[in-house]
Amino acid sequence: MNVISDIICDTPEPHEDVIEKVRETMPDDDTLYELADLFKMFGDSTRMKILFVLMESEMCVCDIAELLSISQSAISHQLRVLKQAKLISSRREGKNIICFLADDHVRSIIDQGLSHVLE
Amino acid sequence: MNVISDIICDTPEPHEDVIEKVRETMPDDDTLYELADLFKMFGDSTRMKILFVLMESEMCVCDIAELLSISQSAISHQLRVLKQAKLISSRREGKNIICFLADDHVRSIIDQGLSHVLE
DNA sequence: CTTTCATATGAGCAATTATTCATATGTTTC
DNA sequence: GAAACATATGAATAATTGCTCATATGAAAG
Repeated sequence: MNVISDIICDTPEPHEDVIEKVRETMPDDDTLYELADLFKMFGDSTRMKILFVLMESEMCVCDIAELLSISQSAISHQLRVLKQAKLISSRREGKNIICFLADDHVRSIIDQGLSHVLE
Repeated sequence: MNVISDIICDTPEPHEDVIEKVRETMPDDDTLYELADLFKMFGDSTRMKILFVLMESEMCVCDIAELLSISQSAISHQLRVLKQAKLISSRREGKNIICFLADDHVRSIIDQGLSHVLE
């Protein structure tokens, strides 16, 4: 006996209960979009590199750019995106803007991803 | 005393040690791209919905499409992407193709993301 | 207050991507 | 084998996105 549901196709038996269960446990649409938007932040290698750097140490913008060999402008644009997502934050220190992780979930999310990729 | 490094900008003191530490702990480029590609899978709401459904129960393609009110073609295209990423797998059962999660990391990654979004 | 340094920002462009539409493939049923 | 059904796929399109280049902002140093 399988657990396949029958909504529109001719599977042996209908399983409205499974459908109902799925419908109930699905987060609402807003949450789903928020969730996808969050993961979008990790879905670009430049942002991923920035986050890896900041996982080790807070750092000013130009040092991040230099360390990663990516243009200052590109870094700045991505930092803005990451700030909007509230994953990083910054403070001024003299002429420099120091960036740092604003959320501990960043570490655990990346770690989960890493353990998938590295196995 | 701060931990800010000095690569190209005029911060009080050079911190080559921090730079070195970051350079050492950064995964190689291939891993970084793989990691970003993995998270890209979670960065689209359609794929996120599909994964949520499959976290509850395996299900055939047309039921997923019906349940999510997304066209069969769109679902099929995204299923292909998810299969290529080895996040889901499928088997034939009569006329239907049954899809199911192929990786337990999916759950833990999404859970980490959810706990960020829901707080 | 002018210059310099660090960062931000906007426009423009190229690349990527998610969807739709039409159609192909493959399985079952009659 | 023909018809019906479930799924896959390719081309075309629209939207999103990440980068570059030029320039603006804003703090600091002289």
